[in-house]
Amino acid sequence: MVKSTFFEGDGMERTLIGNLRQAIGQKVKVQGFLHVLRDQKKMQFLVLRDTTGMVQVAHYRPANEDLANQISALTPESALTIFGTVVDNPIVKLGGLEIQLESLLVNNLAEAPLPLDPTAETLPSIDYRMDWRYLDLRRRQSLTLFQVETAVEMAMREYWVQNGFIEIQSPKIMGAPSESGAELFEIKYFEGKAYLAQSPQFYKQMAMAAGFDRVFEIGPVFRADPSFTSRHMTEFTGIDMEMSWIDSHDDVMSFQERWLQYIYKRVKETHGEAIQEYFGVDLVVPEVPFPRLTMAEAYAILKDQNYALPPEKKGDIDPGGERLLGQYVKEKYGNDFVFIIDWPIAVRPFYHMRHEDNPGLTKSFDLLGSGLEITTGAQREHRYDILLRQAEEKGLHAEPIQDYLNFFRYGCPPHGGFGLGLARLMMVMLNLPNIREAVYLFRGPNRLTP
RNA sequence: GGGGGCGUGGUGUAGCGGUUAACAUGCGGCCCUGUCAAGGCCGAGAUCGCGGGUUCGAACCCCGUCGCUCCCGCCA
Repeated sequence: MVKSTFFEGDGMERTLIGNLRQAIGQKVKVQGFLHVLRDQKKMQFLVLRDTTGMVQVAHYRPANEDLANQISALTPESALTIFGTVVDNPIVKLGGLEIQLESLLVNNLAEAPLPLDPTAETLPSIDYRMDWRYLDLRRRQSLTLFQVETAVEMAMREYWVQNGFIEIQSPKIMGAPSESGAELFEIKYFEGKAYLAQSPQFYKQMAMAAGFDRVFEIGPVFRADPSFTSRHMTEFTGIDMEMSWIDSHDDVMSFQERWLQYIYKRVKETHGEAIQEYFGVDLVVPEVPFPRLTMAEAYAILKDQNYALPPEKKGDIDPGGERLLGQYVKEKYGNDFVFIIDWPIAVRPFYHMRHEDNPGLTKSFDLLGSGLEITTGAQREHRYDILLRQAEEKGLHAEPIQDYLNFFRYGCPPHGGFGLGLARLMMVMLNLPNIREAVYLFRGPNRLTP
């Protein structure tokens, strides 16, 4: 980094705006974006913004005409370094303090006008915001979202590590599809071809065969579904975990609900106020256990509410039905979350274990958050013969998945796990209408830039 | 893949058969002894996505097309 050696005050340590209260009376160096400029005849006010807050910087024009002219030439959202003295001033609405400006360094003058104004009250359309995402992300709400997401991931890891989990990183380039049905992105791979992983499913199960007991992974997954909705992406961050020595899928669910409760608890502690301020959401730590509804019960409720399920969808629930169930559970149990359990084999993959006493049903579950599907989980079938038979029943040939099937030939504990969409969890947590807002950069059928 | 909706100054909207196409915000200029989502005045900026049609006349009606968006399917 090139430094101006003759610039007054350079070499000082940066003070974050959030810490200025402790620096009253001191000379400080503050760096950030120019939020607004009020350039008056005698007085000039700059509001500077960094990730910790905003502060007013004042300059009395006649005190330094050169500096005054420099200020007048500034444009909103320019990147600035300012030097000045922090003074307590109860009249200032922004934090009751201000900085008396002494000198100013323009690190990067923003062009005017801005294509997207991060300080504006009205929001451009979602697509336009994606075009200018780096300016859109300067909005305080966006910053908060990613601070919350960081806390979410940290809390996840804390809970996993406390419970003996090992983190894995499975490959995203695969020679064969990991699950049938879902659409795969095919890529050129030297002379042949390969696929982008649409799930770490097989690899996290391999860790069970490897004796890892409990594993988790946070990583990208790819789906070549041309879905045009507010909750689908072609690339997203998958949260996956798998645990051994379970008795049934109920062990997985009871782990997940306590894990989620811990996440909410930690996030509320650290970001509850910011979430209230910038999202208008009073974060509620969910009670455990979450309500559980069997598919049969869910159907009965929907029927009772006069919800018309599409006739051809025997054994599944459509998004409208999920939203209604979410409302129902919220009203009846006061919980935003609900497990829908015991799904018919017709709508579940071959590796889901089936109930001994009812082979038409799987030991599986979905988790709905505010009526949005955020998780699918199950106990897996770990017995080779049965797994092979179930694959064949689903019309799958053993050959392409033989590597996977082999995991279960040399000693493999009973196990289960789940996958959760990180961005969907953020939608539920912060009450967001669109998944595009919940991710750093959105990837969809029509969006590959920036 | 199927269906619905929407494309009007930079942005967000109003107008929905005859308007100098309106408003907000932003931008530029001037004014204002401390402002604080500042305020006041002035100004620039839109052939109303594109193509065709109906009509004396189209931003407005019709057809096509492109783009975006939402819903369904599929899922996380």
